[in-house]
Amino acid sequence: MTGTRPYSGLIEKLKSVGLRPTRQRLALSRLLFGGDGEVRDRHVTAEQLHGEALENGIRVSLATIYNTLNQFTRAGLLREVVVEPGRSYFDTNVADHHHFFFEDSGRLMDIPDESVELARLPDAPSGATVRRVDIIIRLEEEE
Amino acid sequence: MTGTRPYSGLIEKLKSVGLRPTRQRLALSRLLFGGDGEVRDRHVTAEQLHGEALENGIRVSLATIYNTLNQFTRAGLLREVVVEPGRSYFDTNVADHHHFFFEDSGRLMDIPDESVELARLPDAPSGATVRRVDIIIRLEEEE
DNA sequence: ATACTTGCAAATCGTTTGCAATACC
DNA sequence: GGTATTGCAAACGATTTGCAAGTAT
Repeated sequence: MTGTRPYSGLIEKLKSVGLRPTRQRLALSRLLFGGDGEVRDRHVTAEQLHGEALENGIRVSLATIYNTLNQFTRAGLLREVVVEPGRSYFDTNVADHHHFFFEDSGRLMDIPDESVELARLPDAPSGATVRRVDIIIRLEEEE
Repeated sequence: MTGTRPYSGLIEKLKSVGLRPTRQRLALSRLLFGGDGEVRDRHVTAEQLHGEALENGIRVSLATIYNTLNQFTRAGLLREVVVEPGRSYFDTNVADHHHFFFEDSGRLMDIPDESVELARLPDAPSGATVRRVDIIIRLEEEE
C-alpha cells in the first residue's frame, strides 16, 4: 500500500481526524509534518508559519493559519506549548516530552525524553486527574 | 523590633528594592503580601488584582496594576507564571516551586516543594545556563 | 447540492505607552 | 523643587470572529 501520489499520507492523516484535506490544510501540513512519513520536529508560531507559507508561494491568510493550527491541535496533530505571555508555539511532536526555552532568542527545543526523569510526582488534588506534565527549562545564553 | 505601625514592613520591603512606597503600591502590596510578615500564597492576574483593589476602595487604574506587577516582578517580589496564552499570573511565592494548573477553571496552585523531585535533568545545551526549571502539572477536574 | 472552508476586515483581548497632572522625598 | 509615579486614553500585538465567496464531497 505504498502510495505513489505524493503526500497521500497527509490526505489520510487529515481525513482520519475528520478534517477535509483542503488545499491550504494540505500545504500547511506539508510544511509542518514534511512530505512523507518522516518525523519532523518543529516549533512554530502562527506568524512564522504564515511567513513560510508565503515564501513557498502558498497563499493563505493569517486567520486561516490560526484556525488551522487550532484545529490541528484539537485534533491531536499538534501540541501547544506556552512559554511566554503573548506568544504561542505549536509543536509537531505530540509525544510526551519536555522543552528547553532560550529566553533571549525565544527559541524552543525538545529535550530528549530519556534525559529527564521525575523521581517523585505529587498526587493530583482530589477530584482531579493529571492531563499532562510540562517541564520547561528556561535558559540564558551566556555572553 | 516588633513594629507597632501597621504595614511598616511593607514600606521597608518596597524601599529595599528601590521602589517608592506610594499609596497605590502600598495598597497593592497589602493585598498581595498581606498586612504583616505573614506569608501569603497568591496567584493573581492583573484583572483580578484590579477587581480586588476596587472592591477594597482602592482607586487604581489597570495600567498602574500592570506597571506595578511588572515592577514587583523585576524587583523579585513576584514571579510570573505562564500557563495559558494570553493571560499572565503573578505568584507571591518567589521560592523555587512548581504548579498545578486546573485547565477548566484556570486556577493555579502551588505544589509543595518536597513532593516533586527530578531524578535526572539534562545538561543545558552548550553555551547556555539554566535560569529556572518550571514544572506545570495540568489537571482536569473530573466529572 | 450542500455543508465545510476560506479570506478579509473588523472586533476583541490582554497588555503597554505617551503625556499631563500629581505625589513623594 | 525636582524626580518618580499615576491616570487616562490611545496604541499595540496576538488572536478570534462575522460574513460573503469559494471549494470539497
